[in-house]
Amino acid sequence: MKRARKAKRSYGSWATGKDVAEAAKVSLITVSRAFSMPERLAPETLKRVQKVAEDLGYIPNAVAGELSSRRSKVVAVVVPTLSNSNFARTIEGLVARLNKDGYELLLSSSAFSPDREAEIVATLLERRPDGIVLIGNDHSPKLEKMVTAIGIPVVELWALNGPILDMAVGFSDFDAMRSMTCHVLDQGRKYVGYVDFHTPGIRRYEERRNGFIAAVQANGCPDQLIFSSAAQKDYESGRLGLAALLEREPRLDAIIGCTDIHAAGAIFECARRGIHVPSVMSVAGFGDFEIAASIEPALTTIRSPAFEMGCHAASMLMAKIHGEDVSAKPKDVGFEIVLRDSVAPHASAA
Amino acid sequence: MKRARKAKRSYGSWATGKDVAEAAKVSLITVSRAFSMPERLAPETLKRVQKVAEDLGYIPNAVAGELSSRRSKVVAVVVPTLSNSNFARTIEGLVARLNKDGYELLLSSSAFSPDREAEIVATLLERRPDGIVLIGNDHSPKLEKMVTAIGIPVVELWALNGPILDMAVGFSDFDAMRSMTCHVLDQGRKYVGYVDFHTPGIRRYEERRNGFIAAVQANGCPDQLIFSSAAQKDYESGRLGLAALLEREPRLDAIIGCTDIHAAGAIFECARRGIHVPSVMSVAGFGDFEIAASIEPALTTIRSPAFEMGCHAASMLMAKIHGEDVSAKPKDVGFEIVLRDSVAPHASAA
DNA sequence: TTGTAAGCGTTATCAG
DNA sequence: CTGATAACGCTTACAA
Repeated sequence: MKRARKAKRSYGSWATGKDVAEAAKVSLITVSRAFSMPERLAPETLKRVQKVAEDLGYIPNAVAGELSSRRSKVVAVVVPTLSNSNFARTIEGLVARLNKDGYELLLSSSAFSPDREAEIVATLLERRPDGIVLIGNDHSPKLEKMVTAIGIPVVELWALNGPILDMAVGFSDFDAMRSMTCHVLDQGRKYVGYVDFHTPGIRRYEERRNGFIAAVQANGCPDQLIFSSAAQKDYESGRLGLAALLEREPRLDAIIGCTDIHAAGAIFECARRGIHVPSVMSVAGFGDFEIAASIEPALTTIRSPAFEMGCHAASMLMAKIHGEDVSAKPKDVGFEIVLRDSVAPHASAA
Repeated sequence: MKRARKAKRSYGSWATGKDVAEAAKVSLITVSRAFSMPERLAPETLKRVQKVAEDLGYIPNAVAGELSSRRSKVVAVVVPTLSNSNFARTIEGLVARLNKDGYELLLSSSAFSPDREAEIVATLLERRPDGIVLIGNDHSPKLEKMVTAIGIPVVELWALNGPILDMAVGFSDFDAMRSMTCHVLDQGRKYVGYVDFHTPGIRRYEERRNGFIAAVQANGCPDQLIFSSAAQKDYESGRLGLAALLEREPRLDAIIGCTDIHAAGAIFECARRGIHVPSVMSVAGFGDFEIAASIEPALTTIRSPAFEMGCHAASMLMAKIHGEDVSAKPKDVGFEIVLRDSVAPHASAA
């Protein structure tokens, strides 16, 4: 068990392909092939190289490989935040699918700032990723110019409507929220409030709000019962929303959150005030976060396949990277209304 | 605005430093310096190079830079899951601090499997990260051998007790849970249950459980009221825990979750059963997740500085990478009991 | 302040 | 099936 290592100025000491080649009495390229196309080596040669590599603790240097082959097997991902279990699930889907093909994930978060997002992408591009994954389609012009000029494959997630840079996977936030609102109205609710997202101007949240507005307008209900707070804490936002809307319209009999977290906050506030959910106040959410199934009462919400979205995105990237034709049409993964206990007819109507 | 680009077989078309050098009538190394040590160029030269680089849309190739300099400015991170807001926060702390120094983050998740973790690290090492961040200190021997052989800086997070590979940041889960349990007992609770984590054998959860046991034993209370379910859904686990423990010990008057999510699940189940919290049943959590402050009643819990842990980890890595001496002693970031409404004396005692 | 030359550790290409 | 050689695009080391 000899160790042939070089001491360099950097941390660590790595055996190189050359070290392995010498010890195994083959050429450098044979070592390379032992790792990239083992089936094309004579079984004995392969075995010998593998043995030597193992003994030397050889770990191929992918950096050199990238430079030489111009394929990095890395995908860059920028999310607005990691503290959103939907994005977290989506990233796990991405990782799972990408790892299967030997791809890795370079991650950063933008705190919902398009400018920061563009900066981050610019930096990540220095590492020559084979593809890029972004959330939503609210990007700075700088970013759009950059990625289109370079022609790198890009997938936008949670973004079906609006302009697409390259590829997209998502569902219609508008349709989903309109459906949900209609469901609430169908239960006989008349004064339906809406708790909006804290950061204005994000298309998918505007879609949701517009879906809500479209539904209440079509039913001749008031369309002004919309609350939004600058508080970044979503539960808190839900609590405040319920309080504020109730003050504005005492007859409020339902409230819809732009996410489950906002809805859960509203339920908590109802519990504190002794307002019964769902008979007096119906509450609906969006996202089917883990809490939705467990909160008391269980939350009626919209489910969208977050994990699968990540998988899809990865597949589309893989396809495009491998030169396949990928449909320019955004992939609609759909949504589903999950009926639970937080939305119901009025107690009197029951 | 000329564009000197090369069309290669790969996606995209990138200008190289050589392109810039020629267009700016300087040598290649001057272009390199314009980006790495701009202050050491004549202002005019610098300006000229920058202008040309801008015009050509030049984005330096960090891959080539890494190979040449043997510094990747990349840190590899492996987490058990991203769907834990504490880890998510920690990663955000990491990203924030690392980005400040121009470092990027290569991320993967292990699904709580030490073997998978080792595999992932092996793969990530091919990209020659300058450092590694792991969660906890439950690793496979293979992983330990690998990183110690290579001598790469490693930080373990959420891990204060137990063997340390290199550096560690955390707090004492044992002390924290013992303190919390004592607090509950101090309120006059006698039959205190505990909802354990779904994956057995993870040291920090064992520490927590042992802290709980130590406290109840010291108080002469039953130490067998521990529930654990294989359900990966933590809220659900909390619900089931309350139900099961109540069946086992009808006098159960308090329940502690190994995380806030488990505790919240227990609160939801109490709500469903009409058991008043906190007067009849006191509930405590661990982690101060976002829900803790908002749930009704607000949850008494342990707060640990998750974001700061990420920052600390990054700082330690930076220090070690830059050759500074880093204390071998794990960094204790401490914890704090957050008193809210879910723990109180019995109604009769109040 | 700027430049020249020599790698870094792989893979692509072309030969045998 | 195996090999020699030339990139890949940058940085280090040493000169001028």
